[in-house]
Amino acid sequence: MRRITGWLFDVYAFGDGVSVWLIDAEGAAHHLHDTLHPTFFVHGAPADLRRVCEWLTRARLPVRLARVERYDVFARRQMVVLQVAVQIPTLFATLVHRVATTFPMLDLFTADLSIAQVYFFERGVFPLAFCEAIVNDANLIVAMNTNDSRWALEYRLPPLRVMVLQMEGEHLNPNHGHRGALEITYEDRTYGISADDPREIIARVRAYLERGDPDLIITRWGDSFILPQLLQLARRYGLALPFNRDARIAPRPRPARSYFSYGRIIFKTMTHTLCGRWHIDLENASLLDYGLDGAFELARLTQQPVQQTVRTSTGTGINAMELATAYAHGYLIPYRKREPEEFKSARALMIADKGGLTYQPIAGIHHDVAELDFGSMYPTIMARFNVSPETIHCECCLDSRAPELGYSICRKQRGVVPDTLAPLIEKRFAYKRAKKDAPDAERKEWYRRLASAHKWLLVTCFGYLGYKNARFGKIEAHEAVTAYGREALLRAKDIVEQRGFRVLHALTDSLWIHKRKTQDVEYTELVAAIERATNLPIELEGIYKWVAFLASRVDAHNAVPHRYFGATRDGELKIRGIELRRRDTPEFIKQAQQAILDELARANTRVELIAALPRVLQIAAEYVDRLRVGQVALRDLAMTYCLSREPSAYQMNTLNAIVARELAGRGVNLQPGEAIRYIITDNAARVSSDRARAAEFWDGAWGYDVARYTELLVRAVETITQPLGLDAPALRAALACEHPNGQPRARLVTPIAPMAFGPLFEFAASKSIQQK
DNA sequence: TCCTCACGGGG
DNA sequence: GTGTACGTGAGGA
Repeated sequence: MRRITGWLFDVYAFGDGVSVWLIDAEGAAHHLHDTLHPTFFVHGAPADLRRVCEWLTRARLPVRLARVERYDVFARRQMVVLQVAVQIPTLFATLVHRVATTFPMLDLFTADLSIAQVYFFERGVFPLAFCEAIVNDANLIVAMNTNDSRWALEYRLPPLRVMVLQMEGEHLNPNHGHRGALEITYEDRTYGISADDPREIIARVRAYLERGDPDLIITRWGDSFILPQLLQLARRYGLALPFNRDARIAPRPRPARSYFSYGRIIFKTMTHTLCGRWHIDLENASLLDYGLDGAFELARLTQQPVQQTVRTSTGTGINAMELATAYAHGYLIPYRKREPEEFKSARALMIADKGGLTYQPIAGIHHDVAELDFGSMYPTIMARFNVSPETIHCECCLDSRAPELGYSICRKQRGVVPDTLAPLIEKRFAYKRAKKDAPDAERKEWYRRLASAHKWLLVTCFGYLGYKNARFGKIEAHEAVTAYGREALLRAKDIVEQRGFRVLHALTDSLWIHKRKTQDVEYTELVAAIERATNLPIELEGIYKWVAFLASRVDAHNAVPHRYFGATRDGELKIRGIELRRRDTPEFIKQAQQAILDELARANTRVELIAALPRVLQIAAEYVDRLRVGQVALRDLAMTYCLSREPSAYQMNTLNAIVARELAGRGVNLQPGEAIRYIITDNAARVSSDRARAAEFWDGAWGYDVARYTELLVRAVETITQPLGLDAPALRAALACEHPNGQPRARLVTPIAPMAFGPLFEFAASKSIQQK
């Protein structure tokens, strides 16, 4: 018997059990084994259940059968079900599938959890949990204990050996034609790998993998290009390439797929996840603004393996947490609903119409404006008013009803969704507090990342509630939440106005208000009064020195609700909806807009804002100059767009379509949902293929269209200066730019700037934590 | 002027 | 392994 303490690193099914990897405090990886009997349940007519039993027994499948009672959350009663305990984890999914297809008349429960999830649930552990394993001489786990908790605010992470694998040069898509030598970085040194003989390349990658033995391989385009290419070469020459630390398992890629989400097509490339090691492809990971530290927190919380966590949405994370809640209660978990896509009913459309409240702001610049926000409004509503798919339309609580709609909501039994959310809201709040009191900047940043990871979980949980195919989704629950939200905002608006404030703008969970000569204590009283009236927490988000609500570009008399920017008293900028916030704005334009806003953030009064205009023009002029002398790098000029359809399906001859067709013509297989990057080379060119060039096939010789980029810059500057009285024609005059119409030909400039590397990844904060 | 196309919010 | 619907702006036809 041995005792091993360390962080739970990886879990997967293998042989007749599961493989479990721990990493200890010295950084050593331990490969252990455990048994697991994942269990699913079957419900149906007694005769059908007997047939399943006979079928399973006759086929001599490795299962233990029992008749048990379990609680069905949706039916809200105990049910007699057949329990099928699968003795060999690798057979679990296959068996479930065979039962489901052979006996379509039966209902399956708790049947589509991953083996890793079941293992975590059964052993009371989670990814990166610090635990203790007692193992026998065959490395079989006899007992597993942990004092670590998913709800622990402070925790240590294992010392990870990291290797970086990428192609030299700009991080352009190799699948779209970018080529560069392979680079491997570990222990602070970078090795270029170029050889004429592919066998030589494989041998060197293999040597580095064996020598470095990394826990974590970070790549760019590793999922879709580097790993598949290397593995294919290795296969062709019959060489072993130990990406998997578990040498018994050959790398098994999962194919690319497209799906419809958020009103558009999303494309996911193929993935290469590893066994006994992690692979994170930065080009195929959603680390948003929380980085690896946030991803580790999400893996711990949602009990999904790290490699899955970074490759899936936070919506999946919330779903996983809801499953964990249901599992812990011993509830039957409904098998994945797979209803085919259907057209929205008229009713569903009406509901959508009544989401959050949206006001039309008073356009222009306002001074001394307070913003009040209901923090995490929708999740808090779900938690506080017990809104969950199985608590809505409750028959035992007819006197407890959601506003407007009158749906009854159970008061006696806590719903799965509120039960999942309550501790999550609590933990996020704790991290926000910790961030405020952090002893140093590094620590503050670590808390910020963790709070941010939580934010994304909470934001998506509401959408999931309205998602037809979600296990814990129901449209009426979704409606009830927005109804509570509207009621709260309206009450808040009344209270604010009663106290003599003018509401300048209101949006779902926020109010922008103003009153002459307000004392700060009035805000404190206001917040308290609103909280009393709504039973929801509201905060003074900040007091703006000035804030601009933008007029519509189509109709200058109308303000639009989602485009505004402003500076608070502590000099912080809040920016929504404008170019700076958009994915498809070139980096160069974003930088210019940011620089101008930073300048304006220093102004405190109307007079100071106007006085800042010459400096704003100066900044704009500098950016125009940089464009003219060709000092802007490819990375800053690239236009990035997601394609919504096949290249040939475009009706309009937009730059997107032109570049998509260019790439397709070069043999690139572009999928709807995939992103393309390009440089505008000559926007006015008669031959459309000359107008823009895919970034992967652009070099200095092509130059870029100065006039076009200048025009984009002028528009972005106008967004900021228009409320101050400087519109595009005035800007063009001031900056000596020609008007885009009536312009003969764009002047082309060849850039001279070298293209440097940006930082690869951020890992500093978690490193420092583990050293403490 | 209409249509096509892509994007954001949330904290 | 997948949150929805709508409003906004840019630009081609």
